[in-house]
Amino acid sequence: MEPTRERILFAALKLFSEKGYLSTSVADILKEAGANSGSLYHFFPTKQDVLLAVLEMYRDGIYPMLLAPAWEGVDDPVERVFALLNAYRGMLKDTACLYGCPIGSIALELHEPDPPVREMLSVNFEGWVRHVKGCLDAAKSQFPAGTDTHALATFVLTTMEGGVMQSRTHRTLDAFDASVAGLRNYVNLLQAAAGTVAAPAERQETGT
Amino acid sequence: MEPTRERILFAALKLFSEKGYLSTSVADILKEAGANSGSLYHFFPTKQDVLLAVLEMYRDGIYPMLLAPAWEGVDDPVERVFALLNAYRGMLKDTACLYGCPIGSIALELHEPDPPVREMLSVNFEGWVRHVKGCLDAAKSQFPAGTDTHALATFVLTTMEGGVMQSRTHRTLDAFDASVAGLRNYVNLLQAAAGTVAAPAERQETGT
DNA sequence: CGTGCTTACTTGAACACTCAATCAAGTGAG
DNA sequence: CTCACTTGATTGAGTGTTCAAGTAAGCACG
Repeated sequence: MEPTRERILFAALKLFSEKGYLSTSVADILKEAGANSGSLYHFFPTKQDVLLAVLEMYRDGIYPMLLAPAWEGVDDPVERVFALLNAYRGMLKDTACLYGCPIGSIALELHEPDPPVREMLSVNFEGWVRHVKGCLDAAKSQFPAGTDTHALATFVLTTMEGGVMQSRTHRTLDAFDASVAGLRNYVNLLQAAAGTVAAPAERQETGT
Repeated sequence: MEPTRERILFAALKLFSEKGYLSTSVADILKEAGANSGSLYHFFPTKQDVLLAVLEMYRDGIYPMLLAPAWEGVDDPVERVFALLNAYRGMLKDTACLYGCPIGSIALELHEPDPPVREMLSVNFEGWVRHVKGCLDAAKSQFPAGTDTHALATFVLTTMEGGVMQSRTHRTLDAFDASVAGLRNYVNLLQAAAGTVAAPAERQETGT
């Protein structure tokens, strides 16, 4: 049996992604972990600190737990981006569109400006974007010169999160698939434009 | 002084979008509305029914409260799409990236399959997409023949929701702007391809 | 006009319950 | 003897919801 601290952490990891942070009570975590409240509060000052520790696990686990399996046997950097998106599709599919991206769920669940938690969510998003940007940079020659790969990687995360949100709401993969198809088509057009045109419109000011 | 039922509804509308549904207690609503619990439960059987009524307000208010002001003085259908996105940008900016799209927040907040609520969220998303699709259909000649405008409208919503999520998390408009810039560039490329190519890749199967 | 009755709504205390968090007492290895 | 860790009952604030009692407007009947 694993040590108590880890049992609590994995229990929280599971429950937070299944029921969200607010809807998961400390008692739920204790039951799932087979621990007592005193033990939890021995390791973590508050429930929020459990969440922070879970978010650290996500931050550290993004490569070994998510990217490595998704990228197995996929070498082309652009295909890796879509393999990653496909991994999320698999999660949606396997859970009947119930669970998508836990980070995104928690991000929209917290409305109070909760500095440390928001910071960890930010770090998680940044890590995800950085890895995708890595793929895009590896394929930079396929895109028009001057393409902002960080902005494009951000757009990839946007596509994933926005698609997951709608698919979870409609309980259908349609919205997710339509979003990824849109992104794919965009990438195709960028690649097609790579040789012919100089650079696409960069960051565009959209308003006052 | 407005009738009690409306005061409760507007109070809930405000608090749900500020603090979310779960974090708003019935007592909060009553205080904000200046009403007593008995009055609330006279009009609404449960707290969830208050949420349903609020979501109906959103569904009915999308044109008069959101689209009409955003589209004032904007005639070009494609520009209307980006004017709508710009309206969300304004909301983010005015609230220091605290509040974005209330529907999206509530959608990710509720993890239990809560059929009536999820249905209303679905309806809200569908209404939004339908209006955007209306714009895209009006500009259909600018896009490659056979373009799936519903899928593209879904992708627009994806861009908005995904961008809002990240901007709220990072407390910066950067991610939202990068996402909208990506979408804009995609639309530009579609328009450029309209005359030359037949049709872009349609809905693309991404899974197993 | 006035009296009795119905109905719509308000009042706010009370209810049963859950919540995160605490703490005194205990365990067992080094 | 120490100290990291466990136990689980307990705390008290907060939760959604209920309810008996009360208010006031409207209507019918004489």
